[in-house]
Amino acid sequence: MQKTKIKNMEEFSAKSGISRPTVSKYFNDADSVRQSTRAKIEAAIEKYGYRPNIFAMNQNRKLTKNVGIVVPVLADPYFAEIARNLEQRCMDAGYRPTLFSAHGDPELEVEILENLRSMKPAGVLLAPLGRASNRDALEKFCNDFPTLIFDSNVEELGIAFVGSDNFQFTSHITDYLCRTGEPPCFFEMKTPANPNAHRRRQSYLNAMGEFGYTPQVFSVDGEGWGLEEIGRLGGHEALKNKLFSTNTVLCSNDRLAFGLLTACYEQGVKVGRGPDCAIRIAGQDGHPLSRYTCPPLTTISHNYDAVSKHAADALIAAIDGHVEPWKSTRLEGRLILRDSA
Amino acid sequence: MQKTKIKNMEEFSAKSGISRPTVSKYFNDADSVRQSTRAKIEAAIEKYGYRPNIFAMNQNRKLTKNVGIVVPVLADPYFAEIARNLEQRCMDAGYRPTLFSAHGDPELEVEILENLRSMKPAGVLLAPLGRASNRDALEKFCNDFPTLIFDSNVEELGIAFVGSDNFQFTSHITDYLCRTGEPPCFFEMKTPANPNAHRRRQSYLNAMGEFGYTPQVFSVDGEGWGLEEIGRLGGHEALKNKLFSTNTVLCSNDRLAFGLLTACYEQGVKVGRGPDCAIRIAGQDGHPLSRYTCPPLTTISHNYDAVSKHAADALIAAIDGHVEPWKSTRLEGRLILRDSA
DNA sequence: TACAATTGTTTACGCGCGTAAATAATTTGT
DNA sequence: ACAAATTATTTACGCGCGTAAACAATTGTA
Repeated sequence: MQKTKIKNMEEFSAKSGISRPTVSKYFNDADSVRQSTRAKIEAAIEKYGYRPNIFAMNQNRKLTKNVGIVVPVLADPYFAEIARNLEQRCMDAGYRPTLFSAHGDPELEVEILENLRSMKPAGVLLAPLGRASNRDALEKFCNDFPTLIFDSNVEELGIAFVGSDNFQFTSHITDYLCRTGEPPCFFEMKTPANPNAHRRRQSYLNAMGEFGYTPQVFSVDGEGWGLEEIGRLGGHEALKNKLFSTNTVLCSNDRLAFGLLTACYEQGVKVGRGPDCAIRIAGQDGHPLSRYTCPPLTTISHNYDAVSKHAADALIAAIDGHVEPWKSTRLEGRLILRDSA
Repeated sequence: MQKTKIKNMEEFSAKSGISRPTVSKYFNDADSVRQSTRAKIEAAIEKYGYRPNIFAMNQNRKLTKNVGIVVPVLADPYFAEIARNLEQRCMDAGYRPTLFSAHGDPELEVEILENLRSMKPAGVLLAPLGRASNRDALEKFCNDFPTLIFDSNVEELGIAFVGSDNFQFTSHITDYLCRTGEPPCFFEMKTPANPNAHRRRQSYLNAMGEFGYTPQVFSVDGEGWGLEEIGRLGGHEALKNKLFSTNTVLCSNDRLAFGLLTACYEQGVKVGRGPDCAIRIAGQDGHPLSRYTCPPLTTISHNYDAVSKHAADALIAAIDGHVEPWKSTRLEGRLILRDSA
């Protein structure tokens, strides 16, 4: 790479010996030019380190290579992990992903979508806030850009939905808990932000019904995304007043379980499946830190890899013009047995 | 807001009754036009919902309003939290922050900087990977764009450094531990990715020397950013072979402490400061989840708010042309006493 | 009222690239 | 070796906005 800086495509085309329109074509799709000219261009790129002005490109192309990735809360390692995965896949497919987090704020979610509009994205991977989302804003956005919804579904918005099979999650882990000890009660938020919680509760009720057990749902107060604290406070109340009807608690998600584990610790309640333990606790999600709680948390894990692969593939297919009717894909989770249950 | 869509500034200036150059001036700096014309423009914006094409703006302006925020690992809630904070402050100051994570990969870090170049950022807030960073690439980038380094310093690169005072962190918590029980040994990674770890070790050695105690540094193997697992494995080895010389362990950071806590649990070693406890464990960082370990982790917390405020303010000042000599600002942490030590 | 200072308008050009159309060169198949 | 098919070049215009210069209108002040 030489020091002579090339400032535009005109100059570059002169240096490379290829006409500017052809160079332009190359940068839009490297396979659209003959192999021999492609080689010349790439040699020149290597030599001069030229990269086209991205603003000029995006201004004039009807469609950019931008892809937006929007998650509700990036501080939640679950979303951080899936975002990382999606980001990688978009880059591998030749797109420019940009990551956004609504940080739990519905207004910020709307603002993010507004900003995304001005980026003329080729497509968007969107995990909505859920209950708090501005439905109208989401729908309008989905009508204007190819948008794949993941994690939590909002009716039939966008080109498709990809997420986990919450029914399978909960019925599977409920089944496990029933077979290995007392049937579980269900620990959840009264007003969860994420609509998956409702599916999980329903699935718990179904499963308990099938097995012929009486369900108990324990719904704790609290708003927002501070799930650990909500779980801890709710746990304290339940433990202090002995409100759990069984010695086994299935939490709606891992972060609530983290809080409940802390409450148990603070009340001196021993958690686990040993004979000296007073309570079994299980979570759901396969949170990156669930391995490191004390005791390590039994949970059912999202298939991060498969979810992100399906999501990215579906979006890219749609961008490439493969129109398909709206579809919901829900992937099964994998039970992870650890000491907590 | 009417349905008639305005497609460019020309049309908008006609509708608003203000000439295009003045409108352009307004969008560059709303205070640069007379109050009465500003009101007219803003009324028209409200009425027609017009927003200038961001690509055309960025192409022609020498400096954009883009600000890059780069962190080494977004999956670490510490960085997620500080990134959220920085993002908010940039938006409040009228900039367009874009978040990037190197995901622990030095090559990706370089690639992020390359992409940032093409965004012509007004400034960048960069938390480097540390030891693994490509120093040359960082330096070149810092020479081309106003870059503020945060979290971990790399010599005297960029316009300034803002981070935490690791010496104060470790000496403060070491002091606390010495005053309340046996003096601590120090639990760390042999080859830490983040250079702050070296400061913390040194500060531990200094503090122990001052107090007249014999230090013991326990350095565990492991590479990369899977700190919990590294801490857990190292913890198992130390506990199994009784390698800790005292009943008090100060960890180089909270995530290592998480792993060590898990190892203790798995070996049946009771952690805490009660009379029945075998070991005291403390961390450093004030990780968002440190409140929810079992037992809750005693730690010394970054002043997230102050660090992000200093960092954002310094960068924006530099963007506004307030040149100052390179400066390092290190903010003190706050001791958080919990049950683990 | 008059004059200077401020702010807005008109006109015109440039930024770097996408893209269309007509033409020329190269490759492919036979 | 020659026509057909493919690919590249030339030429030219447009995208939406920044910005400079000369000029006109509006303010503020004494």
